[in-house]
Amino acid sequence: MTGFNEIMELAKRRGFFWQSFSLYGGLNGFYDYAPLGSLLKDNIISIWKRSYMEAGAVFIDTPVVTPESVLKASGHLDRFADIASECPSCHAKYKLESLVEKNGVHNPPSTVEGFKEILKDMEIKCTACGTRLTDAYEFNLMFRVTNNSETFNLYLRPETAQGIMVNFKLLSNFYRGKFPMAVAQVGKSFRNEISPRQGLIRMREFNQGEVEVFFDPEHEEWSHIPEGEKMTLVPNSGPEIQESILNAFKSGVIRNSGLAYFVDLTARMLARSGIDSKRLRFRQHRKNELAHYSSDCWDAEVLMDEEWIEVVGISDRGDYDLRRHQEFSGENVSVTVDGRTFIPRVVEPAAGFDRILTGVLFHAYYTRDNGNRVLGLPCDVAPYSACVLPLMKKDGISEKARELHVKLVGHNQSVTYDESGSIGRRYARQDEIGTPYCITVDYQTMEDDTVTVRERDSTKQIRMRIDDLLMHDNIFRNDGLKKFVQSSKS
RNA sequence: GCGGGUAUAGUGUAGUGGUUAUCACAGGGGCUUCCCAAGCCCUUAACUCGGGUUCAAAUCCCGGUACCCGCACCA
Repeated sequence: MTGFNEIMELAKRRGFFWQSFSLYGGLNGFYDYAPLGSLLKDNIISIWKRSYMEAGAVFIDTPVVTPESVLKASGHLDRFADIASECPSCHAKYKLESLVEKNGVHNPPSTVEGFKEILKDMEIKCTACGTRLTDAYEFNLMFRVTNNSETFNLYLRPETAQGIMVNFKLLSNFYRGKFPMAVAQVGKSFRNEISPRQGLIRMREFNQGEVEVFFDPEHEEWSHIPEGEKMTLVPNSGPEIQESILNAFKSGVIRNSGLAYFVDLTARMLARSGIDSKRLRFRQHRKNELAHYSSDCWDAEVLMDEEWIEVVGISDRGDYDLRRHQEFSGENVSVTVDGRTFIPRVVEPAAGFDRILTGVLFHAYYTRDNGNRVLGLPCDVAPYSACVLPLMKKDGISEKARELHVKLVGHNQSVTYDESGSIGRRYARQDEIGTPYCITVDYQTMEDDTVTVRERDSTKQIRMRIDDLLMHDNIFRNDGLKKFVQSSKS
């Protein structure tokens, strides 16, 4: 089993990602995407976009900096702030809400004052050392932006979703009032995690892709749910099952067709990105772990280093956000369709790209019998589709190879070039960064304009005409060439 | 945040008070008409940061920062 350290070491050594600001000692919870990681991330985002485009999604881009009023309405200002207490003797810190519930309080208060009352009336003790807790304070998980304005407070957004919610009316016009309407956004979000860990898994600044799907509440059904492959589902009411999405919906395991459709679409998106479906499951939230805006939620979880990590959350947000924005802004956000006036309901698939990328690396990584490391990335996501290699540097072979490299890049391919070291060493280098094809220019090329094309996973080679490689812009980006080389005799 | 541990080239490491700071891999240059990290020659590159003790600190002490393991947290 591939360990976390192995992936982190490879990521740093080969230039996928590394800790930010390490020159100055580093900053906890922040990572840089290095040259290869930034290509890989773009490719994963591109697959994500194309996948949800299937469901008719349109894409927008809204600010990271968000006024307090929006977050007040969305509930983040209140619910995102934990009320905590610190033990006066051993300095252990507690989230008071859960501690107080354990002590038999069924409706914990929502204010600092409320908790102070409880601490005064009840004897709540530090579970570590037994000292009585007395003080309560607020710990906000959002980053406050300091600015010169006295008139309103600004925060960095804790999710990209609100940028879509607050634009609902404008978007609905753009979408010509049709439902369901899917609007998506990719961007950075920020959460002031108490203890960020595990590399890209829990960062303070992270890459999100959220799709808000707005439904007419009287026609919440998604028009078509595909039969689908069997997948692992973990409902909150019973044991894990293997079921196709259509059957899971028909049998009521997944309650509404919008959720069902997007669970399936998300599974396909992850598979295209390189997540192994045997190490993917969908788990339904228990009632007590639902977010404040959510009434039902299925998480896509990916197995990494023997731990299930949430990479996408598909949440039923109902009309919570729009209703709250209507209430707090005073603007009417309802729409009228066929004479009916309503506030739409929302299903939201929310992806964490940094986590998906980490899972993709985990699942792609393997070692050959000779100990060489390989990233078996899908052709669609590999940072480079191909590498052009001159067999020798002399006799004009380098020049010929450079020329081919430029031509391939001109055909919109992500192709690199390497003439340093022995040919075997260069193949191994490309294997380790997941490049699916190596194109070698040799003496025969000088005579007949053919090259060898080596496929990463089989290490097989075929000879092809340069003209054929240049015929289609996407020749390296699908599995056709891969299967062709693998099935060859050489 | 708490408790414990750790911090030396790009990576993995040796180094218990005085070393030109060890070794391997990786990297760069060269030789070999060279197709799977071969070989040979040359070469770049490090003591986490700030204080202190000492004639002398990578080494001992204090603090910061970061990482790892547990606990807590993860809306």
